[in-house]
Amino acid sequence: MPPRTDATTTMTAMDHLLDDLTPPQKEAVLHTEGPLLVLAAAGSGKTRVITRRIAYLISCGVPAWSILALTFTNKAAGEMRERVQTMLAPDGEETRQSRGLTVSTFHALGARLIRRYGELAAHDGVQLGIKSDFTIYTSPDQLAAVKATVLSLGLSTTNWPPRSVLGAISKAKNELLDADDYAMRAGDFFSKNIAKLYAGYQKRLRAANAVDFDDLLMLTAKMLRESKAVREECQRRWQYLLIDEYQDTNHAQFTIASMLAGEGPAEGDGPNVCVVGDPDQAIYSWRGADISNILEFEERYPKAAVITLGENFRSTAPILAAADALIRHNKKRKHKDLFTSREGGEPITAVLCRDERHEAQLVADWLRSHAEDEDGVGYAWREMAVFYRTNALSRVMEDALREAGVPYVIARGTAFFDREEIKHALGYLRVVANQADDVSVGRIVNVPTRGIGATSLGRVREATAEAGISLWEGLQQAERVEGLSTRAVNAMKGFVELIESWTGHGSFLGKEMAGSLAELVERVIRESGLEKSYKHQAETTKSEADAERLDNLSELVSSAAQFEEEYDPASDPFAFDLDATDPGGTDSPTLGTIEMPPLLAMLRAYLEKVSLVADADAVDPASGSVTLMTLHAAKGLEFPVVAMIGLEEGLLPHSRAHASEDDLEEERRLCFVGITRAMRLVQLTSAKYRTIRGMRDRTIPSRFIEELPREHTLVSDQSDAWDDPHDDFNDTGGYPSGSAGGSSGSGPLAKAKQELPIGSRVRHPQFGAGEVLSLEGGSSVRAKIKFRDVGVKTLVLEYARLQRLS
DNA sequence: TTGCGATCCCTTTTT
DNA sequence: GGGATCGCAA
Repeated sequence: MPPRTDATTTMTAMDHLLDDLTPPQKEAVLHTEGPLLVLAAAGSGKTRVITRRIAYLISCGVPAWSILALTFTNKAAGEMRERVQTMLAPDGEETRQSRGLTVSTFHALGARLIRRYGELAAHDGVQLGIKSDFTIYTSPDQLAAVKATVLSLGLSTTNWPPRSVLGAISKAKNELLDADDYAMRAGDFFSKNIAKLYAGYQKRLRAANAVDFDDLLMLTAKMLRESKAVREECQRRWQYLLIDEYQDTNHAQFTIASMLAGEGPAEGDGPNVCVVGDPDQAIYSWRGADISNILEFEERYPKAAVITLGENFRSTAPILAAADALIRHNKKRKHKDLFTSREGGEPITAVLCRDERHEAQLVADWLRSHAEDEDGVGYAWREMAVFYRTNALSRVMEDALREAGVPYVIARGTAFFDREEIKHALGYLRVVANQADDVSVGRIVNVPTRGIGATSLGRVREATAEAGISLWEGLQQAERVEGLSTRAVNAMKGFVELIESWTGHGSFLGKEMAGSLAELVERVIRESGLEKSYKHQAETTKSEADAERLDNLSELVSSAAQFEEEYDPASDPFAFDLDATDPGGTDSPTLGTIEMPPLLAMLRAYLEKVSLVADADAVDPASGSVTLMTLHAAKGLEFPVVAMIGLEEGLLPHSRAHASEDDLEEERRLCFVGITRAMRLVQLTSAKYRTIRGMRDRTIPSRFIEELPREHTLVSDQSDAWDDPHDDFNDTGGYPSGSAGGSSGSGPLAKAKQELPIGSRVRHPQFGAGEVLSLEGGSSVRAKIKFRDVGVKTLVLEYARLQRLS
């Protein structure tokens, strides 16, 4: 029963919200009650519909705090909140209407719900095993914890690589299988061991009062599913649920969404849950995303309305036609018409380059040629983007852009926090916030070196493992650990004292204590000795990289200062008392009862924010630079000018995704996502030779290039127009031209198959003996050959001077 | 205990 | 190409 305001009084505001929408968009905004599935094609104004819908609900009198919108990145969440605010109060002076509106990622929401309701769940008999002041372990921490678990179980990290172990655990968590569930299902040797590792890893996390990314979802789902009190509390608060990028939700997220939505009023069509997505843009199956969530939405809510947004407002007709032709190659797909009423536009260009350096230079030139001139003709740098499948491809591109004087930024939100000096500084801060955090204690206890070496620390580790206490507690009682030198014990005591000088022995009170977060960060950097040691290093090496470390540390202080400035405990939606969900009390929500020293609360909020940053969060449209990012990070964005590099077999589609047809279709969707980000211009490039991890290899152009319609794609081969002195390979060959496929019974391919059948042994003048793995057609026949000494190479038969041995 | 150099291995995408 | 690890010298 949403409270409705008198229609006449808000008519103008509502008109304003609706008047520039297309009929289906309007329908999606107006369908506020009951379940709704919006199938939104790329560029169909999805974000606009979501923000309008929220604004519309609020203007109808629905209290903002009863609306929950879930997005994929923090960036998207922030932008959405901002847009709703501007829409409701264009002059920006009145933001009260949108107070309490929750726009968040699933992970951030999970963190908040667990902190807030963990205790309530416990009263309800649901134990999560962590305290509300838990630490969030990010990837490096997870790996460290897994590694320690592998070793503590007497297994080797060669047979049980932490990455794969973590991958298996993560997969289980996304399917909501806890360690016990997993163990019960484990039949074979491998999964039985994983089950043990899973259990050990969880034990380690809980002992450190830590959760990992997947726990944020799994524990939230568990809490909502098993605790009636928590579930009802949340359902009571959030009457309207919106989920963006629904095609990329995994089982855990699906469960959270279902639990939050509930069943809705008995007499209605179902809960007020609106999901928005596009199966053609599902690119996260490897993270457990389940495309069936979107396909089965109608099954779950039989009375759900379905609205398709097909009209594209973003791209030119040729770009759209090319993207459409590409995605039509996917067989497991519900076709959706993509159309635009726009006319004109440049075709897509596809260029074959010599190698990755040529490619990078060509892209840099292309971007420059479209850059704004003095007369304002052309595009601003910030309107351009370069996409790639793997992060490793960015380096060469960066070099070329730097050389060409093109300003650029890389969308790697985590990059800053991955730096050694930042990890160390944050490690200290995390220990200040949570001394049980063994991974962080282990990371910083001897950084900078203070005489607590691996041997001594190992002794303490053993002793604490036996006693079942944290590493921190072990250091506190170092004198009781056997086999430690007095020197080591003193060093440990000194370390403990250092940390406690910042925490005020846990009280966060007293004269000596830092008053502000920035001050605390600064003190930690200085008093830990980090600053001094990096300064010393910079002075001795005189290298730019070391000077940069110092800059980064001061940037961390600035970031803390900025966070502090923006931090407002009252704006935290979870600080609102949920009893205020009485519609009459919307204007005066009371503060909740989270009690802790303000500085500690702020520190924890800061650390949480820092842990949950995503790469895509680093995209700053205000910067005057070209943006470089992975195709995954590009989801949801748009740019007038888009370059995509590395359109090669093995890269896009990626070689790790060659296993199944499903994987291949996901790669195709990834390519589709890239192309559909573009508004005006698209250039695709591939390199004939590419050096990957130091090995220079002949490549094959991506099949996706061939799948693009020729009437909208200009293909050119410029691989010979590049003279690179470092290049000692010299064969030619280009994109397959003429009739595509080449699978007919005659022609060069058939001839080659006769002369050099698969499996035959050959000798190459340079690479030695090898075996033919496969043959591929085109204007020039290529053979994939596995050489005994140099591995698998793809060679153009015509030039390879192969000698048949068998 | 620390620091350096050789060697080995790996590499998709991310909250 | 580069990060992690290991062995060895100081």
